[in-house]
Amino acid sequence: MKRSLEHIEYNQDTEAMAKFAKALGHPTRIAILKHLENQSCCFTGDLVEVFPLAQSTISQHLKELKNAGLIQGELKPPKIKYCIQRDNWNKAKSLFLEFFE
Amino acid sequence: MKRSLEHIEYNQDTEAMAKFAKALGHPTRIAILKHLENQSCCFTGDLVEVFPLAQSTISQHLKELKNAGLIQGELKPPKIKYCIQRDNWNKAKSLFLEFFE
DNA sequence: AAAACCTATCGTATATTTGCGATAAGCAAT
DNA sequence: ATTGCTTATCGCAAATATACGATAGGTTTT
Repeated sequence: MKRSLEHIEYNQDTEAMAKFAKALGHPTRIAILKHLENQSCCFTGDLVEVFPLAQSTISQHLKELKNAGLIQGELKPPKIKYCIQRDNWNKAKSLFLEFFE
Repeated sequence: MKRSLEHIEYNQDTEAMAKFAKALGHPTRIAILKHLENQSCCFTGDLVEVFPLAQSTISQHLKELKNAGLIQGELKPPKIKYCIQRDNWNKAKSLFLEFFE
């Protein structure tokens, strides 16, 4: 990408919402989050069984959701338990609510 | 992208929401939509003056929003007036509402 | 210490996205 | 018909995203 202009400055809410939206912009990630909502939490392995995707692919999607702040991982040896990150979840929620009015 | 599996089948709502989210996944497009909400409608040229981006770039973002169904263009020669597509907007709204509960 | 299990990361291939300038396309007015 | 105005599209370049297999890293159990 050519970035002649040193990154446009947007409103902070705009940036935050775009970041959340981007993370939600893939059906697999939506599905993962819906799954997490139902189960409240789950392990990577559970998801690998639910979705016909390679373990590395699932892991990558989880990483993106984590980077966006929508989920968080908790070490439960020998597994890792992923849960919704409620603070950011609520933040995203209110951003979308406000956006759509 | 390698697609060994012939495209995973997701729930229709999941697919729809991911499509909307993807369109919202860029700050410029969020900003354009916010602008449209304020003004109710506007022309491509207006946006070119608001954002420090090339006209072709703006046009491309508008195209994506149109493809996602979030806006619609109406010919007002010699200009084109863009407005929010209310039906799909409301659909997106309810999808996100339901998603976040 | 070794084996087994679970998950993350690396390397690779391909597709998509983002952005620009240049050009084309459509319409109005001259 | 030509000009001018507005917007879309094309062609390019660079960055990101998506998916996989292979491998590494960390824990627990043997």
